[in-house]
Amino acid sequence: MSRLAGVSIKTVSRVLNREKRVAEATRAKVNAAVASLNYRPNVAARTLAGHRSFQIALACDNPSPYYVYEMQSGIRDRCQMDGVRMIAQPYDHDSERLLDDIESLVDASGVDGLILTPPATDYPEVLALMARRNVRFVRVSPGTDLDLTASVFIDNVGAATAMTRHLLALGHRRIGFISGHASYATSTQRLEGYRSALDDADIAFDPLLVRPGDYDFASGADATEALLALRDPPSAIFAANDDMAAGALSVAHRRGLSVPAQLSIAGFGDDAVSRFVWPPLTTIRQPTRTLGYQAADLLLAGEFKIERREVPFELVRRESTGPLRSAGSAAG
Amino acid sequence: MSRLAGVSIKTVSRVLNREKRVAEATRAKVNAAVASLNYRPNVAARTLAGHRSFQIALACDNPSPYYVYEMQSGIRDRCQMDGVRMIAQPYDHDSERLLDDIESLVDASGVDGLILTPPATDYPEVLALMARRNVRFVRVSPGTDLDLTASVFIDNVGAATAMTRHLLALGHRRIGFISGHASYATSTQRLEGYRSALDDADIAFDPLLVRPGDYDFASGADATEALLALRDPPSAIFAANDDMAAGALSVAHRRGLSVPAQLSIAGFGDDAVSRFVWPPLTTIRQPTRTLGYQAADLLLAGEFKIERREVPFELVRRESTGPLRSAGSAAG
DNA sequence: TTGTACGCGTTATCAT
DNA sequence: ATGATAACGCGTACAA
Repeated sequence: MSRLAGVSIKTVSRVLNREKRVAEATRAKVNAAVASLNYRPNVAARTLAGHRSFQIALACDNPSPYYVYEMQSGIRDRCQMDGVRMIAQPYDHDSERLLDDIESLVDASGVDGLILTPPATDYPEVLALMARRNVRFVRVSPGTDLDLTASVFIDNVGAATAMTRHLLALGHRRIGFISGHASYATSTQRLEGYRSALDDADIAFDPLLVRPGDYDFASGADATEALLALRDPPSAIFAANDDMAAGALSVAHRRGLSVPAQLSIAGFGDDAVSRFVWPPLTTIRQPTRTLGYQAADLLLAGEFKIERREVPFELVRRESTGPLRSAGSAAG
Repeated sequence: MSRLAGVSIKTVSRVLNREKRVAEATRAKVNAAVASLNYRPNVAARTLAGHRSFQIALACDNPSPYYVYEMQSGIRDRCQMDGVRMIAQPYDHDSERLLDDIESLVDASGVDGLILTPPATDYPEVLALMARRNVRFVRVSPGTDLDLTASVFIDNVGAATAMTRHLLALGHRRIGFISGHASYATSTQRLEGYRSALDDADIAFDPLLVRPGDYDFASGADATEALLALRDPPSAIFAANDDMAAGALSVAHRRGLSVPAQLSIAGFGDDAVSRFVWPPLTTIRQPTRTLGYQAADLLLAGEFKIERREVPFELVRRESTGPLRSAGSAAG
């Protein structure tokens, strides 16, 4: 017991929990004792006795490592401020275990809060769970039941509309769209933005120009092959995320298409992938790290209320980047 | 208490902990009760009473999101088998907080084990901490004090030697090397392999051909600019990781150099980045996910002993991939 | 094979 | 402002 060091008994608890009613003198003594003994309160005991675990969980399943990395980084940044730990709880989007994992996170681990990313954010069973539980939940980019939990998001529809308008402004009339997996609301929203921009421009929607993907590189490549194989192929391709855009790009290269001279490619993501492929892609920059930070902040900051926080996106233009012509001439 | 459901008292504990001496009948009854009540033992209570927390931590700081993602995935796969959770504990490699974080992970959170990745694996203070603690530690790719803790690794020296030999066999005589940050033992080891192969081929080591990087895209690009600016530039560049190789590639593109016709680029990583840049790069495939899995396995499987596990690497050749010529001719 | 009593280290409640 | 005491929910040791 740190009582030996200090002079008071478990007033230590008050000090450590930064409670109001403590004399400045006692507080100092306790703090000194804590420092000298390198004392660290046991988390398990605090969890058992109190009602907080000093842990939050991130239930995340996304094919893009960058997304996961940035999301975790943002959450970490916020957690560090409160001395809270993050449990990383990956899940397979088709796994039966998800619900069980979440429940045991709440029941057994007693986490103070849970952050969910798509597609689980919109699973009916998960929504039902959240509805009957009295736990802090924050959903990132949810698609349905927006008032059920707190959430952070960007305007996916607006972002996709902006990008599509941008491509239209460049003169493109046939724009291919590679969607994400249908279970991701973000994918649906981005497709909606795409359609909306076409509508505004009075361009007929051609279902052939929309190909399903899986938010990963390979599916982006496959979808692009399909789009380029069309009788009347698109002059631009807008992928619902950067990994798929990178896949699209690889196909362009493989086929010897100059980008963007012969084929424009646009992406959507946190601008890591889009920046380091060649040529760097025009993309919608989604500040994933900020999404994570804000999600954690909703969980940790004071009173918890069901609040919706929108984070701004940015359209990053990179058309000016030279086409591969220079590379070609050098090679030829 | 689930006593109401079952008939016995806290023999439940025995059942849940899969102890030997329990009658098959009682076990069945208890299990039924557990299932019907959806009972989940409280982790905090178990941690407090017992001596396990059912949590392990991954202290990881790596500039490559793919590395982190794959590492976590491997650990997750193994943890899932034992119902153990993973705490993701990122750190800044220059942070004073690291030691404090690790200690509180052990003292306060009472994790059952800790997995460390470079560069923290070789920090003297961290090593000292591990030496005086009686906790399960596993280091991934450590560089020093190999007998201090259990570890998993690939033969970095051998891998770099193999790649360098490969480049030599292709006819290259001036091979640039982009190292990682000096605090990463893996970087030093890979450089050593590079030098070793040169020695074997009786090629004088030219310090100008070695440029420091930071294991990230930007530093790879910078180092490449420097290498190409040399009076006698290299015909091939071997980067100590794939992110830097991608950076090198971007410079080649920007300068209109055909890859690999005019400049060969080789990488080192888990083959995600190297596969989706253009052209896909020859690389040393390090099975990062396997490293994570094995690290977790060392922690969780039975008796813990200080064991060293080596995982095989693979040299993935991709020179046959066409140069950019086709793209160029199409563009021109 | 199963049940009982105690303790893990902290917070919460109530006195003081 | 501070101290005593009872939980918190489970393992462990020992008894039955």
